[in-house]
Amino acid sequence: MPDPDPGAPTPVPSQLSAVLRRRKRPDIIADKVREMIVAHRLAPGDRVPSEWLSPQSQGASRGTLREALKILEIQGLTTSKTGPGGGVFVSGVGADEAIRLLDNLFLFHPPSIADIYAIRKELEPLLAASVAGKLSSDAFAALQETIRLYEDEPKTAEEEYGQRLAELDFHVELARRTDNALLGFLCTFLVSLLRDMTACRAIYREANPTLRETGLNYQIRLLRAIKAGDAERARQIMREHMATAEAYMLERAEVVRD
Amino acid sequence: MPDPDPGAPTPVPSQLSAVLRRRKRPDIIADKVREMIVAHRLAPGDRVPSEWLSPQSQGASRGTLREALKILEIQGLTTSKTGPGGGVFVSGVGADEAIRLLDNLFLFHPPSIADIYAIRKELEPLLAASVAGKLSSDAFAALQETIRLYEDEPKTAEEEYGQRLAELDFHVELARRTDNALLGFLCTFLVSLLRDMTACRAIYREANPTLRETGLNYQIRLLRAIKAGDAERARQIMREHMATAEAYMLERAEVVRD
DNA sequence: AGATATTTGTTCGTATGTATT
DNA sequence: TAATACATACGAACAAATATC
Repeated sequence: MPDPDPGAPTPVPSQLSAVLRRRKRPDIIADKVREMIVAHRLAPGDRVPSEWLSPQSQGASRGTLREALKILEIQGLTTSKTGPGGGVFVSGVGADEAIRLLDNLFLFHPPSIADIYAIRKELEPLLAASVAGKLSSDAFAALQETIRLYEDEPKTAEEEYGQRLAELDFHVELARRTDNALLGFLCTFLVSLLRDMTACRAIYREANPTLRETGLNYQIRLLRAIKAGDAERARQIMREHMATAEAYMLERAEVVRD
Repeated sequence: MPDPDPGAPTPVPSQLSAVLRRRKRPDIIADKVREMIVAHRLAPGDRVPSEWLSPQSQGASRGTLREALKILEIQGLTTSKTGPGGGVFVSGVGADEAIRLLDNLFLFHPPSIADIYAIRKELEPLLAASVAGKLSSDAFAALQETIRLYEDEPKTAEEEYGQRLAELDFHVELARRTDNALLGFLCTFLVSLLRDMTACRAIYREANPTLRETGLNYQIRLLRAIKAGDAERARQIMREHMATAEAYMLERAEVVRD
């Protein structure tokens, strides 16, 4: 199937006028390659046949193909390795990379704390319920480890801030364990929004012993419920946790704004 | 500007995860330009100074700069225009573009119908409540128009399929109108997952007059509640709508699998 | 309307870097 | 260490698009 016309230098495809309207050549090629990848059932780790990205088979120059490759790479679908046996490989897309792609979305109109918590109040309880009774022992170990990072009273503002991030990590850790990967991704995304929000960073720097205490309390109770496999109780605890956290964040946001 | 925020003790405390991939030159340049854009408070529509992408200022060739530009463009942060007065411009990232970036995320491990509906059951009612009493008259016109597309009995399988997509569009239209842009984005994303799922496509092709009838019924009642500004009723109607839709999809998925 | 200037888009040839054997 | 296979980077030239005169 490669090389239908070796003599011609750059045989411009006849479909050129049809599709080239707004979308540019590299985009089209990238889509074509992506379709080939799914059509051939290539899995992460598999090598992408170099013919698919060769000037002969696509009728485009190396530079253009390189841009097409760049698109796939940025979208996280492929990685390239140098050296012999190197080339282009399919790579599974991790949640973290995907979230980075969304960074630009709310760059100019960031969601409010209220917006984020309105959604977290719905999804985090669902998350808690979804993992109830389903966590392995090393999952518990990881969660306990995260909690340990903030079970001591913080001494400095830096420690305060670090502990708040660790509290968020608790939720990320939970999200990592759910069977519902989609739910896990969304919850992680919401946490990363909070983490990056400047308004939150200001709030997180403030000392608040009571909030830390109650938060710790919630999470310990939550772990107990999860271990017991009591989905409804886990859901309810998380619901309360979110409600108090939201109330606090909104109240502080009011104050910090001034 | 490698020194953006002198007041902050921890500029970027915990990167979400260690990125394993070696950062290449275009990636670095792209990041630098992105930082410049936010540091200079450039808004969508503003022109990106050409110096920022000139070989002289970055010490890279035009090809490399072009790749960096490609990255920003793929991420949806910029668009380019040719001609005099043209150049690179900051562009707000639309929800649709952002969703396309996520296409690859669940390419190899697509979420199940159950996973998606578990989340939709939480978020769509929230969406319905959030727009109650807040829709303009032309928002209603658009929603009515969408409903009109499936108020007649479908004649062919194609029509059947088209109507199902229109039903999904109803939710997208709703998502477009909420004040909570984050919620709108997530709901749109979930719909697009359903739309692209092959399992769903198979189900959508089946004729099911009763489901269409009840769905239509729900959406008319929903519009009434929204117009009346009754958030709780809107939430409840959507809750029921999602529950029945989920039940149907899960049941059909069982059958279609065989 | 048409020529022109400006800016992005595409291509080729070549050189360099890097990891494997 | 050397040979290799592959990605990455550079620069010059050309093509296409588009606003202005």
